[in-house]
Amino acid sequence: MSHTLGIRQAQKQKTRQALMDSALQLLEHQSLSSLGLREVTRAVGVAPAAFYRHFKDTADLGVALVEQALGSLHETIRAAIVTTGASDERIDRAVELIAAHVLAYPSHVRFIARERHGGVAPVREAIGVQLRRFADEVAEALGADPESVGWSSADLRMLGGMYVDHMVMTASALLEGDEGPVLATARARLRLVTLGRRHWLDQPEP
Amino acid sequence: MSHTLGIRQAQKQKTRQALMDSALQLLEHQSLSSLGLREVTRAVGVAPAAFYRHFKDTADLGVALVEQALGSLHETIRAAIVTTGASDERIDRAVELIAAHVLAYPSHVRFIARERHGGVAPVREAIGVQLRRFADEVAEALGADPESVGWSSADLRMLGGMYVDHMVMTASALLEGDEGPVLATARARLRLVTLGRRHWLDQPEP
DNA sequence: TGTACATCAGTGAACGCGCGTTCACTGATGTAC
DNA sequence: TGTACATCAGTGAACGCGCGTTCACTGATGTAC
Repeated sequence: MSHTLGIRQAQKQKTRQALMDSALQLLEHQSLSSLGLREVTRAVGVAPAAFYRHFKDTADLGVALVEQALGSLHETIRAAIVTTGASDERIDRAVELIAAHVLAYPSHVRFIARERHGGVAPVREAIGVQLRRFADEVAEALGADPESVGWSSADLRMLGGMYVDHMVMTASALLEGDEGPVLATARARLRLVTLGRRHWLDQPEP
Repeated sequence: MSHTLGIRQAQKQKTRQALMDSALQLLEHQSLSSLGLREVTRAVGVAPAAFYRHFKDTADLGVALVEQALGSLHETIRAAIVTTGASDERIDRAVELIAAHVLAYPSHVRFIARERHGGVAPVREAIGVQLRRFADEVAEALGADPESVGWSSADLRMLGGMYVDHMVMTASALLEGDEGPVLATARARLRLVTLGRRHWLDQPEP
């Protein structure tokens, strides 16, 4: 059974999404902690008071943006996880996926990079929770790889976090720098990590 | 010949430093882009207009804070560079230096982590320029190491950037998480990078 | 050392402005019968 | 299908408040002689 939203609900969703879209655009040149509620409603073309029908305050809107932005990143991460092939090919493919993600959702990437350590606690915490989940997810996928025999779960978690952090850093670097050099560095870093991974168990840990 | 500041100059420096100190404190719970000039002068106990004797605006103050915060980090990086010993010992020592730095200058670390991707362009750029310089400096030191024979300067630069980024990430992670696990992960990550470095030239690059 | 003038860090009052929040409202949409 | 009432997303006016910036000022410090 398909569920059709009523006209009223549909319109409300539309306004809510417009508020989020406008906010994301305004956040290109400022931080969430300085984003004004009136600024957002003005950009959408609704009365300031309408904001309260959707969000408690701008921090609340920020948390909603985190869900949206990390939802799209989650898809990209899952796509990177399921790639197969030689390690060089997997590296190339992963970096391509990141580049495509930044091209498709630049404002999402900027928002996450900016607010990850930003001044709005609930938003910062929401980002932290989700990125830790992504790291766990990557760690779990790595654990299923034959190359990970003998790895402790703590070490897999460390490696997963490394990949996720690398992904976020590369994505945000792409927003500021030229694509060519940034991607070359990203590939080299991934190669370095891959080499380290391959030799991780060469000598037993103390 | 020693140079003594006049009373007037000394007092001016003192007020300037007080403005910077208060700003840094206020920035613990917000971003620079939402920091108010009146807020800062109120915390110091001077008239709002006095602010203009020292800074053009809060962005200008932010740039001054970058110099101060990255000055202290620069010292820690130089200390990490000159350590000697087996790689495990160097890793332990580097992580200890980071932990000590965060303990000594938590607000500097928070400021850099927050504004590195923050909403104030001149500040973001000042941080970027300096961190790139640090990466070059680390790359140069790595180049002088016998283990780096055969490395291209681009790859050394990549590795230097990796260490600097790792340092900043670890420092900011220490502000939020428990020291024990954060340091353990930081050490593991450094070990992984060190292993990758050791095997970087195992098979020639294409 | 003393005097007369210049400098300038910090003052305090004033300004216009946009902010977040509240409130009673309107009118389209939804629901019950 | 039609009617009567309920819901509720969005309105528009109002509020008090703190903001950044300006300005002529003051009085301690600095300088020239």
